Amino acid sequence: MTRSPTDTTQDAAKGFAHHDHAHCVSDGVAAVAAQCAEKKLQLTPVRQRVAEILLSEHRAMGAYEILDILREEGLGSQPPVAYRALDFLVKHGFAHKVERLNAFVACAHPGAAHTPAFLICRTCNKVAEAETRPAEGQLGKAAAAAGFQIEQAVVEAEGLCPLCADDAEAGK
Amino acid sequence: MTRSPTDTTQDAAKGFAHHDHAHCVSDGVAAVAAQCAEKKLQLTPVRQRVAEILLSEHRAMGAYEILDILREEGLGSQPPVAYRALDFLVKHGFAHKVERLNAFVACAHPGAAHTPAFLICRTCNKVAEAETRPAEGQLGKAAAAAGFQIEQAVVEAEGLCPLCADDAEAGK
DNA sequence: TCTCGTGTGTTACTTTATAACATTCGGCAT
DNA sequence: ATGCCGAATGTTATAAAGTAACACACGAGA
Repeated sequence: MTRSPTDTTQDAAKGFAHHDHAHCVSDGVAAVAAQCAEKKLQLTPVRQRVAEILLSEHRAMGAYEILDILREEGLGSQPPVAYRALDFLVKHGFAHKVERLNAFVACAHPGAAHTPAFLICRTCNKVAEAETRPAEGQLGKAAAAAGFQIEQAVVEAEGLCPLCADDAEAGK
Repeated sequence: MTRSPTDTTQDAAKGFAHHDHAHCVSDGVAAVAAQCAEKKLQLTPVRQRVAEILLSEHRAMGAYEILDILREEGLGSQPPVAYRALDFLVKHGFAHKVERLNAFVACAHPGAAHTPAFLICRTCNKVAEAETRPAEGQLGKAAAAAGFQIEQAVVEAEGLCPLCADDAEAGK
C-alpha cells in the first residue's frame, strides 16, 4: 500500500461507492468495542446498539429516529436515553454530529482524533466523511491573522453525490 | 487602498477589534438598503429592524432573542415573524445562520455571493466572518476525489478570540 | 455490607422551527 | 373606480430537537 497516512480523499470517495455493508457494520462495531476495551469505557447494550444503528446507514440520523428503533427493541423510550448514548459516542469519537442536519453519523475513522469534514448528498442523504486539518487551510490562515485560537471546527458541504448526479443527468 | 479584493483575512481580524460601532450599524443598514433597491427587494420595517438588530451586535443571536426585541417594539410577537425576516435576510445574503449555534449573524460582506467561514469565540460569543473558497481547499480536493459536487458549505470554528485569550492569560 | 460511581428510567420542560390559514395592502389591468 | 393578484404580515397550533432533575439499579472496592 502506497497511500500516505494523510491521504484521506479516497476514504471520502468510498463513502458513496457500493461496498459490503455487513462488513461495514460488524467491522465498525468491532473497532468500537476494541477501543472501549482499550480505554476502559463501558460499551453498554444501548450504546452498542446505537453504534450499530448508525453504522448500518451511511447517512445522518436524527436522535428521535434512533430512539424509535430503540423503543421498538425495548432498549429505551425517552429522549435522554438516545441523547446519552449519542453523547457517549460523540465524546469518544465513535460518531459525529452533523450540525447542518441536527443529526448524527457513525465515524468513519474511529480512534484517530480528527476534525471531520462531511460531504452530504441532498438527494440520497448519504454522508461521507473526509478529514481536514483546519489549522492548515484557508480557515487556519484567517484565524491566525485574527489571532484566533481554533479549538474545534465544523466543516460540512452539501451537494450532489456522484450517484445522484448521474441520476439527475439521466433523468433529463 | 492596496488591499487585494481576495484578501479577507484582515476582515476577520477586524471582527474582534474595537471599532466605531455606530458606523457599523448605519453603514450596514445603508448597504442592505442599497442592495434591496438595486434588486427590487422589499426592505420592510420588520426586515430592516432585524437587520439593524443583528448589525448592532457582533455575535450570533437566536431567533427568539430577536423576536423578544421585536415584540417590545410592537413589530411582531410570534415566531414566524422573526423567522420570515431572518429567512429573507439569509436568502439574500444579508445575514447568515451559524449552524453550530442555531443562531444568526449579520453578514460582514453583503452583496458578494460567498461561503462564509465563522470564527466563534466560546467566551464572549462574538462571531467574525472570513471568506473561504471551499472548492479550492482541502474540502474541495476531497469532494473532487469523491466526485461530489459542492453546492453549499458550512465552515465554522469555535475557540478563543484574541481578547478573551488575553483575559484568560491574565486571569491565571 | 456499605457506599460510591456510573449508567438507566422517567417526568417534565425548554428551545428551535414550521405548517396552515386569515388578513392586509399596494399595484395594475379592466 | 373596482376588482384581482401577489407579497408581506398576523395568528394559532404544533412539530422537532434537546435538556434538567430526580429516582433507581448495579457492580467494584473499602
